[in-house]
Amino acid sequence: MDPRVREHGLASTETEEQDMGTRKGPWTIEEDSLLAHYINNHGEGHWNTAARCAGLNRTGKSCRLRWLNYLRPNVRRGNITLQEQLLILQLHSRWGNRWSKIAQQLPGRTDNEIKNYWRTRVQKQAKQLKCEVNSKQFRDTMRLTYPVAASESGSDLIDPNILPDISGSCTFSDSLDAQVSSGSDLTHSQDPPSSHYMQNGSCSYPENDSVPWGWYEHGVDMQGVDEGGYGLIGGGDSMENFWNEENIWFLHQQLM
DNA sequence: AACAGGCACAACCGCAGCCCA
DNA sequence: CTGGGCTGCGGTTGTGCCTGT
Repeated sequence: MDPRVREHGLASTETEEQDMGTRKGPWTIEEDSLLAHYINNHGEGHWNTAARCAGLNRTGKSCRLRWLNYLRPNVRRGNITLQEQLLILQLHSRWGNRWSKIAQQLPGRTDNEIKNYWRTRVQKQAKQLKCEVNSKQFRDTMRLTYPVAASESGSDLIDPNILPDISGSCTFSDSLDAQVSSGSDLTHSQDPPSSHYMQNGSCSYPENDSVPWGWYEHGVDMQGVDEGGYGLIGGGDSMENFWNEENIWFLHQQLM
């Protein structure tokens, strides 16, 4: 038996909880607190044990997901930056739906978030382009887009060995740069946590502004990028700005 | 103001691989 | 070797919010 189980024993109410069935659905403050406290004391892993010993009537899988996607320190939430968007496109073109692998290249981002982003934004734009995400047309569009990121966003963040081949040169970055709307400073902003209980201000979970993540570590001046008109891409309309109709039309022309 | 539709995101489900007794 | 438990991953679903009518 895991010594931690012995150490903590079972929650006094476990039998009752088991009778009631495992809890599902949104997490409460109390549950988050219990899980965070347990992991802070015992470390990650042993999720089933954690669920039991923390007094949570949840499955280990549920605990793991909650920790990795929400409670874990340094999790960045909301406002995927343009650089991140382009990196995701790059990595997806190489690895496909290997979300966890892609997430490893985006410090603080979770596979779940990237997966959701891809499904809600990228696939939507592929639809607007009237092509499949995996089609040659869409991939070509992405290839045309990549040099912008490589030249503008500090490509040293990305291991060259993992990048897809970028065939030929592309000179439309200026045009694209000009078309992408400038504006919102999202680089440093964070959406407030969306869970209902987080909105009452009573929770002290990481707000993540202190995340020492890669863009800064690599000396990329994200603020400057924004101010330079690169644009992002705020809140829900981030991709709408980047992938606005003009851009889509423009990319279409590049492919014709 | 009420309703409907779309969107974004959190969370669950099923499966595969790994580990260990 | 093998069977069971655990973990991680990708796909899918449920739900709340937002926007347009």
